[in-house]
Amino acid sequence: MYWTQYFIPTLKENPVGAEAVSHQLSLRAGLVNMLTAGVYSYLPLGLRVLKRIESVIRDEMNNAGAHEVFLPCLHPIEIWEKTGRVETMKDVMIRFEDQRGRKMCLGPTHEEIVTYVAQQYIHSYRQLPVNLYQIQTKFRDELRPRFGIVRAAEFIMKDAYSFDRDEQGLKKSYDLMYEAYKRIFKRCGLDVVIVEADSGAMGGSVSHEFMVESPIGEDAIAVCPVCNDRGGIGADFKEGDSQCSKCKHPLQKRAALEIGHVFQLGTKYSQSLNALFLDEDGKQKPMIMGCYGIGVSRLIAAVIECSHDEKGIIWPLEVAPFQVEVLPLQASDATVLDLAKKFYGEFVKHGVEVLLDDRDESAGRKFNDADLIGIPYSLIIGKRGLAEGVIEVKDRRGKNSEKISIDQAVEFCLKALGRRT
RNA sequence: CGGGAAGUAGCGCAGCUCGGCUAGCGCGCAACGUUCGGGACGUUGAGGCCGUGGGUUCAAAUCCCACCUUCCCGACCA
Repeated sequence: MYWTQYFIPTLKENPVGAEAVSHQLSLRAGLVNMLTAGVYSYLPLGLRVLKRIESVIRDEMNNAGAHEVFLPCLHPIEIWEKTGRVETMKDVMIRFEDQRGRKMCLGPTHEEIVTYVAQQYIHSYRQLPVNLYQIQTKFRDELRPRFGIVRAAEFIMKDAYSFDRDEQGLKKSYDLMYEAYKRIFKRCGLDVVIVEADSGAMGGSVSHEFMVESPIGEDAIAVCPVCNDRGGIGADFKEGDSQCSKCKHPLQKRAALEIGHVFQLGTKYSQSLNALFLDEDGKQKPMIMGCYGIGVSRLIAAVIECSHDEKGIIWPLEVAPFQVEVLPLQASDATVLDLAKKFYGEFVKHGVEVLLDDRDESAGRKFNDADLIGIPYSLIIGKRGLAEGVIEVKDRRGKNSEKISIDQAVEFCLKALGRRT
C-alpha cells in the first residue's frame, strides 16, 4: 500500500478528552474515529489490526474444533423472556419496537440465540459435542462508556458456545477453550493473568477471566513485586497482608483489564429454551453448555496499553497492520523513490504486508508518523545511506537502526520477520 | 444515576473575571517559491450561526436560566 493512496489520518496532538494511552494512540494513529460516546468507526489501519486479531482468533478456534457461525444482532424480546434475562439484563439492553409493534432488542450477548439454533438441529448424543463461535457486534447500553474502545456501547466480541452431553464433556470443551485462549493472547503479544472468577449474570459454576495488567483496568489482580507471580484477588484482599505463595513477600494490588472470560454454564439456557437431546440411555436431557468470550475490539486497546512508548504504538508482529514500512526520506528524489518502490515490490512478491510512505514530506514528519503507527520494521532509504551503498533497517522495538547493504536488505527483513513469527 | 470538569475553524488553545468582536493564535489545509536524515521557512489564501434554546442589555463568545454533548471519579458492568 502506498501512503499517498491510502487513508491514515494521523494526529500530531492528543485529542481533548482522551486520557488512556490506548485511547490517545488509537485516535492519533488514525485507527478509529468516535461517532458518539462508546461508538466508534474503524478506519483502514484500525480495521487491519482488527482483522489480524480476528484471524489469530479464528485460527485457534478452528484448531480447537469450534465452528464459525454468524448470529443476528436483531433479537425478538420473546426469546429473552424465556430465559428470564429481559429482567436481569434490562439495563444493558437497547430495546425498541419495529413497525408492527413487535418488541426487539440489539443483542448484548448470544446465549439465547445460539441455544435456539442448537435446539433446532441437535437431537442426539451422537451429534455432541458441538462448539459454535462467531465474531459479532454486541450492543450494550453502557451508562458510562470509557477509554475509547475499551468499554464501548457497540463493540466486537468473539463468543463461542459449547454443547456437551455431560459434565465430563463440558470440562473437556472448557479446557480446549482455555488452552486456545492462552495461545491467542500469547500470539497477540500479551502477558495474561488467568483468574478464577464469579460467573455473575451468566449463571453457571466455574469461570475464569483472562486479564492483562493495565492502569486503565477496571478489575484488579495481585502481583508479587519480587518474583512477579500474579493471580486473582478475592473480595477480602488486603494489600500487604497477603503473602506470595512462592516467595512469601507481601502482594501488591494492580489494575487489570479483562479481555476474555470463559464459563461453565451448565443447563441454564438449554433447560429454559428446551435444547434437549436423547442420550444413549434413551432419556431426554438438556445439553450442558459452556460459553467463551473475547473482547476483540478491546484487544486492540489492550495490545496498545501493553506495547507502546512515548512516540507511539509498537505492534507485535502478528497483529500489526503492516509488517514492514518502506520509508524513502526524500520522496522527491527519483533515485531514492525508485529504490523504495523496488523494495516495496520485492516485499509484495514475498507476500509481506508492506506500507510505502511515498509522501513528499519532511523526514522528521515521516519518522514521527512511522513511530506513531508502529509498524514492526522500517526500511529507511535516504540519500546519505545510498552514497555509502546502504539502507537502514529499524526494529520499532529498539532505538537504533542497522545499516544493511542494498542487495541484502530484503533478505535481512524476511529473516527478521520469520524469526519473530 | 451521584460528584467534578469542559464545549470558540479539521485538531490543540486564547479571549469570558470587568459586555464594545468586524472573534484571535499555533498546527493542519490550498497556491507559489526556497528547503529536504527526527514534526523546515517565506508570501498569499480558504475555513467560525463562539454546543443549543431562551432571557437581560443600545450592544452578548463574555452576564442569567434551561437543555444537549463530551471527559474524569464513583456506582454499574460476561
